Amino acid sequence: MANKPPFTSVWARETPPRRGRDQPALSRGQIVRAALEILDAEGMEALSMRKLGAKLGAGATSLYWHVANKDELLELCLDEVLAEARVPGPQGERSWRDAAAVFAYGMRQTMLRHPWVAPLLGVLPSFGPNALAVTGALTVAFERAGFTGRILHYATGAVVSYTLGATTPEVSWLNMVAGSDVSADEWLDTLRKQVEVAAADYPDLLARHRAQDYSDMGITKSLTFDFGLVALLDGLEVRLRHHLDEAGPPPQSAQSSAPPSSPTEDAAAGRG
Amino acid sequence: MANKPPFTSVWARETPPRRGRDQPALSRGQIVRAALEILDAEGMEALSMRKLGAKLGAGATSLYWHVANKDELLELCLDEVLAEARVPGPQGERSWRDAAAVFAYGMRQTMLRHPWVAPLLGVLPSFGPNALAVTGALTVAFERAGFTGRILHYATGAVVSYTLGATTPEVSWLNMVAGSDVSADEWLDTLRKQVEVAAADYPDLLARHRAQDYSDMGITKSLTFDFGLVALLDGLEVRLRHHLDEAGPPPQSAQSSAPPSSPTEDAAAGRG
DNA sequence: GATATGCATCGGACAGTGTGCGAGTGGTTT
DNA sequence: AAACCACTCGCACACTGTCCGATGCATATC
Repeated sequence: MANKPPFTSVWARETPPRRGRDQPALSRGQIVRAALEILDAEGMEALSMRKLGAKLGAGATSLYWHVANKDELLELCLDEVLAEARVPGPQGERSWRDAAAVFAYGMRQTMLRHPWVAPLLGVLPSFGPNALAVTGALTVAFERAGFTGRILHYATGAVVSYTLGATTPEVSWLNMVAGSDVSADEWLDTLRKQVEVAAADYPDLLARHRAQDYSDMGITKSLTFDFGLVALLDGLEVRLRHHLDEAGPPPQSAQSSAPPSSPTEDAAAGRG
Repeated sequence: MANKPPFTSVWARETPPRRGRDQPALSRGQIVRAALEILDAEGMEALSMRKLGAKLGAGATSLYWHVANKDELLELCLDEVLAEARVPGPQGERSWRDAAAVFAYGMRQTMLRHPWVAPLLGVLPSFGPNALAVTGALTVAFERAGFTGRILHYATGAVVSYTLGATTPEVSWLNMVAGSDVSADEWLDTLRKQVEVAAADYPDLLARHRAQDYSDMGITKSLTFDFGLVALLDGLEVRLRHHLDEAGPPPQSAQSSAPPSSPTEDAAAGRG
């Protein structure tokens, strides 16, 4: 309390507008909203607590009153953005295939619109209300169609997995393009050259790579996504019928002679 | 603000010729190997350049002579660990379904054994020699089976997407358990309670959640993975037959009335 | 009115991080 | 001998997430 360095008058210091008691300057929702703005505008690595605090006209550490840590904040942001993927209307009448398509395309759209969610989805735990609602809608539709018990979760899980796995790399690609300041075409060019070098030892790979049509990446990606989704749904439909008939042995496993180990053996991997 | 112009992947640069004395103290391979040890033993966030340098008895910044930056190092590590997923034997005789299973289970095993790769796969560009070899084997088998042109890439892409999307959350789960110091069961308990709270407003969700059997997570996950994979392969098989017959219109899209937008519209999402 | 209690905010500090820069080292070539 | 080179390293910079203790302010209590 010795000396407040240079003299600053009390009056010179503008006092921040303190609001009433029941309405503190910062709120969790406000913080999340501001964080979303930064994330959408500048991407994941642009979000720092200090920056977020500054955007809200608050100190960086003030945020920690409303949010435990940065990870928790990201969890909140993730679920918040998942609200977009929710479908409001009556979904009871939809076929399970339509429901799956709604889910898959909705998720994909959301991820494309908010590229920063891709690395988070599947890595952060997703138990927020919106996440539950989205997957819940899918599950309800599948259940109504006749999927029950384990099969129900298997089937929905497969759709979720495919959607995630198909969209994540796509989004990463867009992220890179957006992150640099060169056009997508230039990017593609350098990419082709890179593969050319990397695949120099695999002539057949190289040939296929050269033959591939890399133009119109966006459309290609969309078609790829749709193709895989329909294929998966077709496969699920077969299984649904088998399941409804309640007869016949469960269809054989995917492993015949292939895998290096049993599918049930590796439950306990991890690090020491 | 990471990558300005065209983020050249490691694989694009050919290694400069060595001119000096036979072996310098540090080598790229040695660095990658040491990094892998840290990653496998302590996970992703335990890897810092200083720590890695110390492990090699070298200064932190010495590494930057052999490796452009940390991202490039991770790219190298990723591809290095993908060598495990390569199948050495003759793969020409395998059916395409077997090849797909080999790929999917091999990938899954690798990811489970090295949990840190999960967040990287699909986010980092994968053009390393091992990545190319692994997906190449899959592509070759599919091509031999009759998949050609676009369909070939669609089909392999679907398998890759599913494998990635299904395994990533599973690995994340294991990561969390391993990262904390509570047992998997305790974790599961607190998780259930969280869902209980989060899903309080959705009685049917809650009921399903209560009914679900969460024990033996590892086995459940394995069965889920297998189920989805087989379903997807079944769907692909249908498409392969259609494609071989060369007749009939391409099967209809997954979208009937559902999706919020056309599948080809959203190619240019991103940030400004 | 004076005082105590609580929520909310803030500045400073700590232990890290990745990495640019310039100096230094020892062997190879001219 | 001098120049060159591949290579290593210490320092420093800007920046990160987050803990801690001090401060203000609004209300409940005396």
